[in-house]
Amino acid sequence: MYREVPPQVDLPALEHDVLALWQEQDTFHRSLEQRADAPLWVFYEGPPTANGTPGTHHIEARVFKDVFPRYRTMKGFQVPRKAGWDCHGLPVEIAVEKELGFSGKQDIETFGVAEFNAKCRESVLRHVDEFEQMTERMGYWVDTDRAYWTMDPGYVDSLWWALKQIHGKGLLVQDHRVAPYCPRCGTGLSDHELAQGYETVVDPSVYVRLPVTGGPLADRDASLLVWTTTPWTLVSNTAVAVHPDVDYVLARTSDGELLVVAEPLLASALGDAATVVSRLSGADLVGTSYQAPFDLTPIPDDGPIHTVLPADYVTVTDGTGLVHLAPAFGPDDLAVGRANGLPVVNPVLANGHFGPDVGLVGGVFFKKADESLVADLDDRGLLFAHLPYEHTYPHCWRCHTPLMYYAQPSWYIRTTAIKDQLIAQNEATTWHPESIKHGRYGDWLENNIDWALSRSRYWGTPLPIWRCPSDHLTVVGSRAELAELAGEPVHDMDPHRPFVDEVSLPCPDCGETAHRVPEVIDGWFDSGCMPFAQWGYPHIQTEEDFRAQYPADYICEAIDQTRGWFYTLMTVGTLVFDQSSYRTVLCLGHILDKDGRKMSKHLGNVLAPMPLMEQHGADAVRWFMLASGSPWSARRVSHESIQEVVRKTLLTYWNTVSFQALYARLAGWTPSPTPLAVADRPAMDRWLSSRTHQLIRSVDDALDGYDAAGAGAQISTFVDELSNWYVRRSRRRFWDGDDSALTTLHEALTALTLVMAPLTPFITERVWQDLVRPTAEGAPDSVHLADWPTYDQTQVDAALTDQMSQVKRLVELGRAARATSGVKTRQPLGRALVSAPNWDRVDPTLAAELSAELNVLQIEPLGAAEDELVSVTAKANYRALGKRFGKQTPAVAAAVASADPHALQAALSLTGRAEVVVDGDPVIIEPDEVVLTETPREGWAVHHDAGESIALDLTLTPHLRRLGLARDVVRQVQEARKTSGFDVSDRIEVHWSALDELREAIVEHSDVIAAEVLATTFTEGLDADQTSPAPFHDDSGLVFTLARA
RNA sequence: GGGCCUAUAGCUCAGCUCGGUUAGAGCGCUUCCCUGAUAAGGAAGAGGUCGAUGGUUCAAGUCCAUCUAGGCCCA
Repeated sequence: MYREVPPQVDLPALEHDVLALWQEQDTFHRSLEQRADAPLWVFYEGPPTANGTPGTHHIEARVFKDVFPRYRTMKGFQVPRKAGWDCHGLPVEIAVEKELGFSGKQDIETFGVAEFNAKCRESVLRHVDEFEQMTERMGYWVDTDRAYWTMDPGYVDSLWWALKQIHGKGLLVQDHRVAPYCPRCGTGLSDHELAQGYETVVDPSVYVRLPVTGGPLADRDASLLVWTTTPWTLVSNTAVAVHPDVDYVLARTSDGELLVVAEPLLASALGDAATVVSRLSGADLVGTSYQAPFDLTPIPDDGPIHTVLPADYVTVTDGTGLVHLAPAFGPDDLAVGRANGLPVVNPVLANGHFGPDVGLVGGVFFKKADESLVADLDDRGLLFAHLPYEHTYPHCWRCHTPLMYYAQPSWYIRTTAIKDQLIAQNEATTWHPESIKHGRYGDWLENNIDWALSRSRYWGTPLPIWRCPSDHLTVVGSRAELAELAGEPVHDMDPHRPFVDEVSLPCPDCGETAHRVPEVIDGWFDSGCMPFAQWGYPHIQTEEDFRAQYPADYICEAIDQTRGWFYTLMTVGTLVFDQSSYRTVLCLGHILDKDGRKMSKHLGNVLAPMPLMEQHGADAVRWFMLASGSPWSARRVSHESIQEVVRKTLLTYWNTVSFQALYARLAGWTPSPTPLAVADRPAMDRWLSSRTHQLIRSVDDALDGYDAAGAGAQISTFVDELSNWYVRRSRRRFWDGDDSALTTLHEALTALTLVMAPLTPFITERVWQDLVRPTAEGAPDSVHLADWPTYDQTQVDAALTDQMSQVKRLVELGRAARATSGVKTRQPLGRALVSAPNWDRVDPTLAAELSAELNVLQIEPLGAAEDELVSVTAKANYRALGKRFGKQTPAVAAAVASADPHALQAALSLTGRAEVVVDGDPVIIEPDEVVLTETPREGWAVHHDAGESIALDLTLTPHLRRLGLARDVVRQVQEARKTSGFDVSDRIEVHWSALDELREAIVEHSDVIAAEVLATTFTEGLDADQTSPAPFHDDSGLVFTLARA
C-alpha cells in the first residue's frame, strides 16, 4: 500500500526530511559500497578556495559535478568522489594583507612569515563550514570527510615528487620573467590585481631618431623613428622591432631629413608634407643596425644588439610602426629578445630607482627620470617630437603607484617543449561545448608559452630546489628525501615557509652548503597535481591504485578555467605521465542576475545560495541550473525563473504522484508483482507504456552525452503529457480504481522517478519512499541505490505514438473550433467530422478520447463521398518537391496550387499519382509531394492544419440540450461539494428543485447525475425541515441542498 | 588589438547540427472555455525588420562573408 501523499507540498521542508533520511541511512556511502566491485567511472573535483563565502555560481558547477556521477552510479559504475580544497595562492595572501592592513611585502616580513602563513591557513579554513553546508543542502554528494587539502604535507610531498620528475626531464629552468610590479610595495601583481588598477593618465610620448649605421639604408644618412610612452625604458634599449609583413617607407620631411616609418602612419607621424623616397617591407628592414639612444649603463655586446628584428605583435594603430625593445621592461620585448638571443639590461633596482652607477639618472625613481632623459635626447638632436599622450596605464590597487613591467628571475616549466604532445592530448579530449576544443583552448595551446611557475611570495608550496654557491641544483622529491639529504629529522615537518627555508643540505655535487631558493609555486600547479596528490601518490597511494583512477572520465568547471585548471591539469598529467588527466570536460557559462549583469556585492544583486534553496528548494535550483537554457552560455537567474521550475515541472510531477496515491489508496490498490501484460491493456495505457520506454531511452542517451538540458526537456515534456493528457483523459478509470490504469501510471511514475533522480534527488527520493519502497518486494532503500530503469524496445509502439499525436492535434483543432463556434464545451454536440491521413486505421478507443475531450457524441470520417459538404485545397510540400525539381520547384508548386484539387485528390487516392501541367509539359506528382486539406463548406465550425481538419456539427436538438443541462447540474453540484469541503470520496444526499426543460433534463438523466456526484439519494423537492445546510441556487433556476450521506 | 561565445515576442529561452514557404514555448496582458489531483489545463487575440549588410540557393532564423553590440578570456 502506498503511503499518503498530500496534494499540497512544502518542498524545502520535504528536502530537509530527505536530508535526514540520507543521514540516517548513510545513503551516499552505501551507494558507493554497493558498487565496490563495479567498474570505476572516475571524476575529479576541482578544488574551490574557501577563503570567501560560497556564491550561487558555486551551485551551478556543483550541480553538474553531481548529476553525472549519480547517473553513472545508477548505470552500474563505482564513482568515487573526493572533495578538495585549494589552499595556497596570492588571493589568500591579499585577503589576509587587507585584513591586517598591510601595504606590501615589507609589512609581512616585519610581521613574521610564520605568523603570516598561520593567518593564511586560518583564512582558507574560515568558510569551509559554509561550503560544506551548501554542498549538503543542495544534495551534492561528495566525500567531504576525506577531502584533500593542497596545503597538507602529504599533498606537498606529491607536488615535490612531480617537480622532481619534471626537472629530471630537463623541463624545469630558471629564466627572466617580465611581470607587472609595484616598486613601492616591492611586489609583483597578479593579472587579477592588475585589472583592478587601471587609471587614465597623461604620459609623455616621444618620437626618437635612431640614426642608421648599417644595412640597406646605411649610406643614406637616415634614421629609424621610434615612438614610446615610457622614455625611461630607452636607457635599456637593445633592439627595434618591425612587423615583417607591414610596408615601411623611407620618407623625406619638410625639413629635408630622411626617416623610416610604417607607411600607414606616415601622415600621422611626419605630417602631410612628408614625401616618400622609397618603400621597403618590414622584412627588408630586418638586420638594419642603428645608434643606441643612450649610453648610460653597460650594455653587453650579445646577439643582434641594436638592430631591427621582426615581431608579429607590432601594430600600425599608433606610433611609427617601429617599436623600441627593452627586454627587461616588457613581456613582448622579452619574448622577442629571448627568441633572438638579446641580453636583458636592467638598470632599475627593485625599489624602482635607477642604480647609483647609471649616468644622468642614477638614483632617480623610474617615473621621474623621463624629464631629464627627454631633455638629453633633445640636446643631442635625437628628439623628433614630444607630445602628451592620454592612455590607461596599470597602477597598484593598493597604493596607486604606476606599475613597472619588470624582469625578475623566475622558474619556468618549458611547456613549449611538449606543445605537440599537449595538442595531441587535446585531440583525444571531448569538450562540451565542442567549440572550446579548437577555439579558446586549442588556440591557447597553439600559442603556448612557458609556464612561469614561481612566485616571490610566502603562502604557497615551497619550490623544492636547493642551490649551492656553485649553482648546483638539487630537486627534492619529498620531506623524507629532504631528511635524508639534510641529515635532519625533517620528514614530519610542516613543508611551508619559513620552516623549509631553514633546512640546508650538503650539495651532492660539491659538498658545499645548499639553501632552498626563496620562491613558492604557482597555486595552479597545486590543483593541476590533484589527480595524484589527492591520494599522496607515489608516497602513500600505490601505482596500481593510481592507474585505476587515472585519467578522469569527467571533469566540470566554469569556462574561466580554460587557462586555469583545465590547462594545468592536462599539462601536469602530460608532463609527468605522458597523458592528460581527463577524457571529457564540461565547460559551464557564468551565472548572471536577472538583468544580465554579473553578480557582485558592489551592485547588490547577489543571490545567496542558501536562502535561494530555502525559499524554492534545492531541486528547483538544481533543475534551473541543469535544464534551463544552455549550460555553456551565460544565464540569468532570478526568483521568478526558479519559481517557474517549481510550478511547471516539480509540482506537476508531485500532483500526479499525489493523484495516483489518492485513488490507489481509496481503491485499496497496490502494485501486483505480476502485473497485467501491457499488450492486454487499453490503447491509452499501451501508449503511456510506450512513451515511458521512449523516455527511459532518450534521457539515458542525453545523460550519456552530458546533455542535462536535453534530459530535462525530455522529462518536462513527459511530465506534461502524463499529467495533462494521460491522467486528464483517464481520470474516470482512476475514480473506479481501474487496475490497468493504476498499474500503468505506477510503472510510468516509477520509471520517471528513476530517470529524474540524478537531476532532482530530493523529490524523487520522497516519491520513492512513498510509492515504490512500500509496495515493491526487495526495492532498494533509496532511489539512489536503485539501478537505471530497463529500456524495453518491444514496449515502444511507434504507430500508436503517431496515432496519439494525431488525436492530440485533432483535439487542439477541435478545441479551437469549439471556441469559435460559441457553443461552450459543456454542451454536447451530435457529431464531429474528421479528415486526417489514415484516420480509418486509428484505434477506436483513441477516437473515443477525441469525442470525450470535445464532448461530441459521434466522430465520423469526413469522406470524399460527401462532396457537396467538402471543399479540398491542395498545397505543395516544398521539402518533398524541392528534392526532385530543384529550380523548377516554384513552378511545380504553382501548378499544384492552381490545379483542380478535387481531381488531384481523386487521382492520387485512386492511382497513387497525379499529373499537373508545368510550362506546357505534363509532370507526375506523388502523394507525399502535396498536402491536401478537406474542409466542410457551411454551417460547420471548422479548423484545419496541414492535411488534418475537424468540423463540428452545431445543430442542437432538444435531446442534446437536455444532455447539456444535465451536465450543468453535475457541474453545479460538484462545485457545491467542493465549497462544502467534502472529500472526493464522500457520499452525499441531494434534494433538488427545478422547472420546465431543466426539470425534464434532470428527471431524464437523474441516474447519471446521481452517479457522477456520488449521491446515494437524489430526491426531487426540497425538504422543508432542512434548515441546514442552506440551499444552493443558480441562474438557471436550479435549487438544491446536499448533505453527507 | 587578438580569440571565442551570445544576439529570435515586453521578459526568459527553444529552433540553427541536417535550409522547405504560417518561426515556437513559458511568463506577463485581453477575452473566453474546462475543472471530484494540480500552485493547474485549454482556445483565441495583441506582441517578431529572427542584431545589420551582402552573398550562395528554386528556397535562408538556419549555410558563407563582413560589420555592430554585449559577455568571457588574453594582450
